[in-house]
Amino acid sequence: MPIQKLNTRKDTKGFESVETKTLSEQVFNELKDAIIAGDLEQGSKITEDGLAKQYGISRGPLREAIRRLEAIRLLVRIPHAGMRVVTLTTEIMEEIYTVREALEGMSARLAAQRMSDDDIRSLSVLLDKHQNSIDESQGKHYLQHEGNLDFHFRIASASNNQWLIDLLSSELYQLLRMCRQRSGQTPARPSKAIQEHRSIVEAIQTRDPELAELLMRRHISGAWKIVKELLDKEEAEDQSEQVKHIEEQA
Amino acid sequence: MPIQKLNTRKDTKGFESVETKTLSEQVFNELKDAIIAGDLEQGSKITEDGLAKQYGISRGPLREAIRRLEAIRLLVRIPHAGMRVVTLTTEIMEEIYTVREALEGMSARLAAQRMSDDDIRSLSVLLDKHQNSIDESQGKHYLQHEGNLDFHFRIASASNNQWLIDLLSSELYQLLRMCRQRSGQTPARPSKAIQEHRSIVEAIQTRDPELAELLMRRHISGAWKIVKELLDKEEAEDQSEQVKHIEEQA
DNA sequence: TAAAACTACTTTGTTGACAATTTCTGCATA
DNA sequence: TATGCAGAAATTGTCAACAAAGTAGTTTTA
Repeated sequence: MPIQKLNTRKDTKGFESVETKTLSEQVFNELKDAIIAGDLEQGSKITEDGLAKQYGISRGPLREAIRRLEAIRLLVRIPHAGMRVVTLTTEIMEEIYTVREALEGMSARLAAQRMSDDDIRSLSVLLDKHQNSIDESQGKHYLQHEGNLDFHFRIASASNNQWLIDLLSSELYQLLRMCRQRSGQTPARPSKAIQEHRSIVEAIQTRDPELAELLMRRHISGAWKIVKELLDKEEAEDQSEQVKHIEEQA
Repeated sequence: MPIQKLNTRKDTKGFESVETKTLSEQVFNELKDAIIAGDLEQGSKITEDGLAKQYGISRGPLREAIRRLEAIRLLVRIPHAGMRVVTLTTEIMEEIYTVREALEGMSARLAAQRMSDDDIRSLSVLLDKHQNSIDESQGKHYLQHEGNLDFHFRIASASNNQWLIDLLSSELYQLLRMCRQRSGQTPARPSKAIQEHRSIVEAIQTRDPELAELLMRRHISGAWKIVKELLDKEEAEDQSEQVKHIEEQA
C-alpha cells in the first residue's frame, strides 16, 4: 500500500502532534507505526528495495528512515545479513523494564521537586477519568493502556529534563506499546495500578522526592513481574502446543 | 583534510575496537571524534555540502552519518535553520549527569547481583593501577579521565543489560568526554574519587545491590556538584571579563 | 558422494544530477 | 529611516543509475 506523497500527516512522537513533511520523516513514522502495530512481523526480514517500492519512494530517504528506526531500536541490523524487525524476547523486555524503572524513578523524583501545583491537580483529575473508564468499560484495554502511558508521560514531562523525556517517550514507550501488541496483554490489574498511581501523585503533592521515586520504581518492577508471569505462561503453552503437534505428526 | 577512502579504521564504540568499512561508518566516527575533541566547535553551523567536500565523499553516506550523530545528540537539527554541533550548556550537562545517575545507579545494582568474582577482582586491580598513576603523574589528567570512564564502563558491562550498556557507552559517555573538553576540567579530587570507587567495588563484592546503587549515585551526584561549581566560577569569570571589555571600550 | 569453485542473482553502498525550499540581499516605497 | 517585496544564492530533499559485496545454486572434480 503506497502512501500518498506530499500529504502532511500527523506525528505522535511524545504524544504531541506535529506536521511532518519530508518523505524520510513520513516513512519513518509509517514504518514505526507498522512495526508497533505488528503489521510488520517481529523478526521479519526487510529489504531496502522492497520497502522503497512498497512505499513508493526511492531508497535515499528510506535509508535515512531506517537509520533512525535503528537508533530507537525498532530495527536491528545484522552486518551483511540485512535488517530485521526487532524481536521482543522476554530477556529484552526485562531489560526495557529495568531501564524504565531507573529512568522513571528519577522522573518521579524530579517531578516531586518541580511539578507545578496546577499540573499536579490536573494529573489527579486524569486519574479520576481513568478510574471512571475502568468502572464503565471492562473491555477497552486499549484505552486503558494508552491512559496508562499518558500518566507516565506526564510525570516524565514534569521532570523538565529533556534527556529523560526523549529517552522515555521516543524510545522506551514505543517499545512498551509493542510489548502490549505481543499477545494482546491486558493491562494487569487495572484498579491496583490506579491505586499505585494515586500514591505516586500523593508523594509528588507532598513534595517527597524519595518516596515518589521509591513508589514509582516499585510500581514498575511490580508491573514487570506480572507481565513476566504472563509471558512465561504463554511460553509454556506454546511449548506444550508444539509437543502436541509433534505427537500428532508421529 | 579529506580522509583516505577505503582504509579500515578503528572504532572505539564501547571501548572495544571494531573494524569499519562503509564510508558512512567512517565519517560517523571521524565526525564523532572531531566533535568530542572540539575540532568542530560547539554550536558551529555545519552544512552537508561543506562536510561532504571536506571528507571527500558524496552527500548520501554523509547524511546517514549525520542522522546517527543526531540520534546520539552530538548534532542538533533546528528545522529550516540547518544543523549545529551541540552546545553543552550547564543545563544540558546537569541533565546528562542526572540521567547518568539513574542509569549508573541501576548498573551498580545489577553488577552487585551479576558480576563474576573474577571480574570483581580484575576491577579491584584496575583501581590499584589508577592509584599508582595518580601517585606518579600528577599532570596526566587525560589518562585519569579515561581511566575513570573505564571503571564506569566495566560496571555498566557487568550489568549484563544491553540497553544500559548501549545508552551509557554510546551516548552518555561520549558527551561526558566532551564535557571534559569544555575548558579542560581536571578530574575533580582524583584520590577522593578512587576512594569512592573502592567503596562501590566493596559493595559489589559483598553482593549488596542497594548499597552499590546508593554509593554510585552519591558518587555521581557528588561529581556533578564539583563540576557545576567549576562551571559557575568560569561563567562568572567570563562575565567579569566581558564587563572589563566593555569598560575598556567605554 | 562430498567438497570446492564458478556463475548468476540479490542486496547494500555510493554517486552526481535535479528539484524544491528557504534564506539572504538589495532596491523601491512609504 | 523603516518596511516590504522581488530576485538571487545557498541549502536541503529526492531520485535513478552505477558499483561493490555477498548469497545461493549449479557444475565440476577428487
